[in-house]
Amino acid sequence: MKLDPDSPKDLSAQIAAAIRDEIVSGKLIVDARLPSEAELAEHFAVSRPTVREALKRLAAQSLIRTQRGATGGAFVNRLSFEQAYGQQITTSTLLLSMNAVSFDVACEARFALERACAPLAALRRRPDHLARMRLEIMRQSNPTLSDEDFCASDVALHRALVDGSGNPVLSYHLVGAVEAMQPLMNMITFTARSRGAIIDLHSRLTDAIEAQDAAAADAALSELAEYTLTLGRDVMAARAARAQD
Amino acid sequence: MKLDPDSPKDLSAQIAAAIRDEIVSGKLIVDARLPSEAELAEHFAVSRPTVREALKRLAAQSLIRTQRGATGGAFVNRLSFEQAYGQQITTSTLLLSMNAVSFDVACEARFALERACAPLAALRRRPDHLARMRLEIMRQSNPTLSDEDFCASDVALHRALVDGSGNPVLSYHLVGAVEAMQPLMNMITFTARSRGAIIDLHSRLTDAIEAQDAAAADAALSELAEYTLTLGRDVMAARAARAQD
DNA sequence: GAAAATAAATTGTCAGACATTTACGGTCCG
DNA sequence: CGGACCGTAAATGTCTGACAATTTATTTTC
Repeated sequence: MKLDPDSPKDLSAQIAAAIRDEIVSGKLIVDARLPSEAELAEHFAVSRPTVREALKRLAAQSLIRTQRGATGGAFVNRLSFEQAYGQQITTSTLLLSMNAVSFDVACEARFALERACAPLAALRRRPDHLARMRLEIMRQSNPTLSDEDFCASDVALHRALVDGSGNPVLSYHLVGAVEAMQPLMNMITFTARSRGAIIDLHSRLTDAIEAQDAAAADAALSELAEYTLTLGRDVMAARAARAQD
Repeated sequence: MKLDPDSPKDLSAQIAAAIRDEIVSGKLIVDARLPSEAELAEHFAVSRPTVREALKRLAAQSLIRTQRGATGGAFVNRLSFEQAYGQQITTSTLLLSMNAVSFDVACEARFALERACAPLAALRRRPDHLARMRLEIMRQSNPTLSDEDFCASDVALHRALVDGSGNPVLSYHLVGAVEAMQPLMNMITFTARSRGAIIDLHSRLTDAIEAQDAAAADAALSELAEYTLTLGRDVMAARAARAQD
């Protein structure tokens, strides 16, 4: 655990990197207690505020948690799936919104990934996954639902599908792809006709998953991808036409 | 931008959350300059070190970058694909290593995702992707290669495949799945026979991608998944037997 | 007019102090 | 003997004030 005094980076960034390496390499195991801030400050020959900035960096990535009090301190945090989901969603959403990712590209990625987990979901789905999917379809059938709520329900249905794969690692990778689409989807105005088409495909998808028919589920997802792409292109075309004026 | 004085969370965490919301919601756009630390401290009615801790949290997530000097300050950062890749890999790796994820589950997730992008790679692969894959196969054929280097080359080949899909969003989601497997794969001792089998499958995969034959690529990946799973199970069984003694 | 010196603004770092939270241990009372 | 209460210690959370380093803009000087 050494620092490079000639490095262009901040001291707090260097300290954070040094501690992060210890964690990633396994030298600091889960629930291990780090030295106190005062001890770290002495070890790295910096002031306590500098150490604190470093620790805050690690805390932001959920690598450590801090606890006050006599037996308190900074502890290596077990990265829970829930925390990882949250970070994944934030990063994915920002990546899409900040890099002018086209609707087509994002949509393609999302459905490609989703089709990857459909066969597993068909195999392993439990009654509660089916119930969640049916519930969202019921919600979507309510014509007074706003476009935003329709999108949110759409995302919820697809998350249920993903969870149905029974593989938490797969779920982790997919929540980002599914959730990050929501801002893009929110730009679409869903007409009664398009809502009907989507609900119909959602029903076919859910039926296929219930029947454990992977091929039918894949077909439904494929059509859904196609249809979503069409809707997105229409919106983009309309927007481009308006910009022309 | 208000703070809740009764919140159990730290002030710096609250401030970081408030600013993060402004960024995610789009109120603060890319390259926008945040108020200076002194101004933020006054606005939130806290001290400068507290503001700094909040800013370091955001910097750790690549949401902002800071610059010293007269026209310096904190700026909203455009989250590049490269940065997102890095965060994705770190989070995925930690998630697997800290949660006792079984080799089976991780392997299943990885190959399910990879098979999702194989058809796209078959469609869009460019000569440089094929060259990268062939190069790694050549490396793997060197019998003096250590197991670690063999694994690293394996990962590199699969990353080339993923990049071949021509969809950066898909690549982003997949790098985590592929790279996070490396520590698990490193536990496997590759015999000459298993290396031969893997190289053979890699060759078949690359040939299929070159021939733009999605079905053949899928078949090769499927066999590779099966074989990798077998290798992993053997290692786990041997380890369990040793633990018995 | 161009180069150099200066000023100003901003982040980076430090030192020291006090507040707050929490666990431990000892004391007092029943 | 036991339990409730209180004080103490250790640790993080926060504040104040200051100085250093860096970068830009401005002014001065030749």
